Amino acid sequence: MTDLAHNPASVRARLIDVAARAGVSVGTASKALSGSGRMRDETRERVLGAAEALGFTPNRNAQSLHTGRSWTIGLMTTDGIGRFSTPVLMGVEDALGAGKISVLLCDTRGDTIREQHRLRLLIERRVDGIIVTGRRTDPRPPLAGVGSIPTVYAFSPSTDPRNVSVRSDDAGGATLAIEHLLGLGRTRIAHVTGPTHHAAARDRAARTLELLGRAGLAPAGGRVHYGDWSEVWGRRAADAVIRTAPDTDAFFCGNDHIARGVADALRERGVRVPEDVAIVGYDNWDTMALSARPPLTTVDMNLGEIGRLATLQLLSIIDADAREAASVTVPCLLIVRESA
Amino acid sequence: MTDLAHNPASVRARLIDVAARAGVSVGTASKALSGSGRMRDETRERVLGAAEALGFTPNRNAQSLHTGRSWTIGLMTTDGIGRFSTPVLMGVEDALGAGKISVLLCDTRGDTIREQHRLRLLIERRVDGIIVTGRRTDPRPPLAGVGSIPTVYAFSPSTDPRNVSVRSDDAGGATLAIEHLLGLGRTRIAHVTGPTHHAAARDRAARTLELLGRAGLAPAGGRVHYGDWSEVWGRRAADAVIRTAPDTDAFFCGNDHIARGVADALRERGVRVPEDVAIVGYDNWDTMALSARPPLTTVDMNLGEIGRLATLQLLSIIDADAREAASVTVPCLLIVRESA
DNA sequence: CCAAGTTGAGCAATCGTTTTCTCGACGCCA
DNA sequence: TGGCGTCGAGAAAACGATTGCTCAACTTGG
Repeated sequence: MTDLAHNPASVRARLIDVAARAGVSVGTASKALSGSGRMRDETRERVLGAAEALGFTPNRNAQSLHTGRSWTIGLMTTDGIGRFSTPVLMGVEDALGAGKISVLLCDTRGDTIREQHRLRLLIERRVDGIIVTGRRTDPRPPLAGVGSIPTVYAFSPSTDPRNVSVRSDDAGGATLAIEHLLGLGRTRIAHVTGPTHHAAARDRAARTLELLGRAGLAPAGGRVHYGDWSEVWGRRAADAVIRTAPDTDAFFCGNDHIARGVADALRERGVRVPEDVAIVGYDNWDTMALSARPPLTTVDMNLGEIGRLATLQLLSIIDADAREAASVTVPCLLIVRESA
Repeated sequence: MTDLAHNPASVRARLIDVAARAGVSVGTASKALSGSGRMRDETRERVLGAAEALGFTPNRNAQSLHTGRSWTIGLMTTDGIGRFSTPVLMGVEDALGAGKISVLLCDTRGDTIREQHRLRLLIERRVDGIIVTGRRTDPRPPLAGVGSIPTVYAFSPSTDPRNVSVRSDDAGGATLAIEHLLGLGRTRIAHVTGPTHHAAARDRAARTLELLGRAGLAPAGGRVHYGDWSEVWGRRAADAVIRTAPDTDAFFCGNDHIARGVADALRERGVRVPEDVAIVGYDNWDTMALSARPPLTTVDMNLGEIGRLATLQLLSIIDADAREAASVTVPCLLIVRESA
């Protein structure tokens, strides 16, 4: 208290101060600032001037208390802020743009206890809505206890179909990759990807096999090569495939790590990319895709768009203008560089 | 309103409801829940029970309005959520732990207009404090218009020495690297790093030269090799250095990208790492450091600790228990793997 | 010139908690 | 038995804004 007196900014001007300076009542001041209510232009300008002069910033807490809207949304990320949640988060920020809505960040570290705790905090703050995201495309159980708070799942969809989820189109991504390779005239295509217990790996593999089958082809090496998402696996798998199926002319990889490993292994064996063998990666993760030799042609999941769309859906649910609020799938983009 | 009646959770129980159910006054209910005030145990338990039964969650907006504390801090990141701000952010979350403080995220995209807009939002929400971070160690001008809101700069320090900044110890990081290499008996050490207009590059280079000089040595190649932070540069620089100074026996690289490029170039020339030439990277960025061949010995800036410390400093300033609030420098860690 | 509108601005209730008083009841000791 | 201290609980005033209502002062029209 004592300190505040010395410190002009911490004893922020209140509406009542603005009103006093403008010589009007609080009510009038409020109406002048919000643009509602009728009054003489001269009066309105007097209030605006006073607010300006005092550096008035409305107290959103007070406002929220009265209006019931907090102009805040919660963003729950289930396991850290990582390679996937970051672009989603940026998309969210983008969609919120220059508006008055802010984002409360909650990182649960994949811990359910923590998730519940954070959720409670969000509820106490009376957030207008919640966006849930994670680093896997595998569906996750819905957030327990959100009650009637509008919630949208981004990237990591909810297992409950009644929830609104914004997904990445894994099948579509595989389609882009395979059709690109087929279009290049490649017919002996290997698919090297992550572990089977990842939906992303399974979904992309399924579509890959489907498309190859439809074209009368079988995958190089006779099957999908499941492993982990690492470069090491990419190198190992490439060696194995080339050994067992030397006529392989393309690799579709489950992510850019793997693709880079494949590229390295091929180069070291003297195989030319893309002349002899083409490579398509997945994720379009700059760090990997651009410094690979050659730079990778890869599938971009358009994560920013996922975040953006999730936000728009959420906003429309909040405004009860829920006509548009339904689960959607965001198409991928094929980024063509030098490897295919 | 009409809708709320159907929807139990959206018409959240208020303190007055709890009080009614427990047969006490609001004041008493408040005291019971907060643990303050004296009352019979029986009364307190009755209130607690009622709160439990109604699923009462206090409205923090109302609370904040009255107490003046919002239990919220703002996190301004100046250019996207990236490789550096993410770990810092996680450190912040860590320090906040299971407490009642939440983080409002503001990404300014390096745009001053946007920064001002976000800052205004934070002020309107009456945040208790602000943490500013960015992706460069170069000092940045202080956040304009924070007034008396406690502010701490993390990783990207403020140009104003009166502000509290938590920095990474670039000189210390270089010291760890060089002393490690010297300890390994290496004497012809090259330093390949980023552009001169990055303070990080300059600071580490300066210390490197200083330590080498003190040991009576000159850098391999006769000078510091400034370039960019990329693998491509690492490869090019390694080639050039080996050509002009074939007796080079170690590389200290400005980041792990460069180090990885160096490792690749050396391997392809048949130079053995670490037997013939040792490599130390910087950043300990898993993706790069672990999949390099061999895995990189590298300097870890301990970014999480920077975030954690910044948060603790901020909290102590907020509590006006500012005895500890002063700029600090967080030491780096040397992570020894196989490359040196 | 008077009644009926219109306009501009103030009053006061309200949002959900916290916190300071106030006050009755009870126990204890002289 | 009377006075005093303690204890437990309620009443009510904040906190800072919004908004429906009231009402005085003008306009306007008959």
